[in-house]
Amino acid sequence: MTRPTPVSGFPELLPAQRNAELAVIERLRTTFELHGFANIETRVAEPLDVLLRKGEIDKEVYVLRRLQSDDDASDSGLGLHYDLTVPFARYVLENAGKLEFPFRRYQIQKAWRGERPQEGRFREFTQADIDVVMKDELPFHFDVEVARVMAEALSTLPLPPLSLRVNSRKLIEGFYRGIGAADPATVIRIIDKLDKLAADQVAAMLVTDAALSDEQAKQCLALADISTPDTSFVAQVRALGVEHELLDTGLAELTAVVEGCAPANNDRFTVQASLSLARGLDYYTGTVFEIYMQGYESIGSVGGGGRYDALASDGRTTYPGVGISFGISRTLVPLISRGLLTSTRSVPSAVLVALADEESRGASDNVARQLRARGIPAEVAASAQKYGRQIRYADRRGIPYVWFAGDTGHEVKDIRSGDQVAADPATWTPPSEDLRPQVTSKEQDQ
RNA sequence: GUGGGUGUAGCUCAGCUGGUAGAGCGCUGCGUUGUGGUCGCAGAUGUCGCGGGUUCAAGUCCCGUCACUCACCCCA
Repeated sequence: MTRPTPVSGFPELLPAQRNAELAVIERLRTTFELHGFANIETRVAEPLDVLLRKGEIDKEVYVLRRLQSDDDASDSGLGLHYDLTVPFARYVLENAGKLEFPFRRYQIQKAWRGERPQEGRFREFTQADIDVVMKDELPFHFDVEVARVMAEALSTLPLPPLSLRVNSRKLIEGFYRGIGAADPATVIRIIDKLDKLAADQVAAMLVTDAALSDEQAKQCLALADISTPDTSFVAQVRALGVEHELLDTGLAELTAVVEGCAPANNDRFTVQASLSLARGLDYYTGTVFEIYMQGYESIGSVGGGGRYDALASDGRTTYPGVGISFGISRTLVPLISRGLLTSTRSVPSAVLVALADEESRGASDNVARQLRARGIPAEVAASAQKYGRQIRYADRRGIPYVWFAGDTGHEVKDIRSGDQVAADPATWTPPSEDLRPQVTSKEQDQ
């Protein structure tokens, strides 16, 4: 059989790289759980009518079909989910009677989209979602909470600096109403194109498509120009002299979110009030989020979300929600493929117990057993090759220590420094940073 | 879906107007006789993506096809 080739859009990692991904997932999980978010996993397949709701037909859904199906034209009516929000909404409705509200959950799973792959854009990818969902009415402070939890989680990741950009649809809609725009939704849709089109093109569209005057269009662009890492955006908006009740609400809410995230600001994470942020999806009703990675703006946002006052509805009860999703594959794979993110070893083993000869395998197994009993990952050499070979075996896998159980006693060698010292398998412990593989993150070359 | 680019050793790639397939890294062995890495020496490895055509002769030219990749679109 000829060597298989990769399938475009279905990234696979080598063990050391996968270890880095797992470390990122672990940090996200830890933070989410510290804040009391419960984990769930939803099935990968959903009925097509669930997936295609809201006219999201352009999502390129992968459909399930049995190979041995009698009628080769028929599918199962099931498709793979293309995000975690739609399955979550369905899950909430299905289990509404068994869930406690407000329901705070996180979900880290794969999703599939049949689109043409590109850098940071895959057909199979992992994302991490947190959402809070409530019955009937969801208090605003959950917007702040969700932002703060994600901000804290992102600020711990060993990645290039991430920024959480935040805006409020209430703020911009109130502003547009305040200047007399008849159709704020259209203005939002056009403003959202600012990152792709030049400002004067957007201004022209505002005049032709949203029926604004040149002066009104200029005001909209002035608003979109405001972007601050703190709450100083309030004064800048006020300086534009527009008055509207909804604008006041939006300003207050956005202030609360930015202040709520401020404690998480560090050299790897910043929150940013970005008044150009709109998000094209029309079901967002208040706070909106997008996440960007510094130096990787070309791959677009690496996460996003917001508030939707009707996440789910069974006709009788409406379930509003607010959430953010972080694209793990989108963020990590570009770094990994550039060699900027991996980990210190390809195996968990911290110690390779050398093997003097086959007769002493029992003795070496015994050393490994004692180490493992104390939580130190250890493996025994596969064969009794020359010690040089056994050390090389460890070196190539990044295993930092080789243990020798000789006639004269036990010795352990740190193969990075070459230091070899007498040691007792019942008590010897490596430094904590050597216990597990460590993520190694390099800066991108300029 | 539309348009461009690229397929040669495990990896990164060179190979001119057609003439017996190369480099670096990696790999294997030896020096070093049971303590690796450095260094030195020696060695192995290819259906030149696949199919067809032109030609005395094709990695090279032509046609087709597949895969990968980039951009548009959209988004995590």
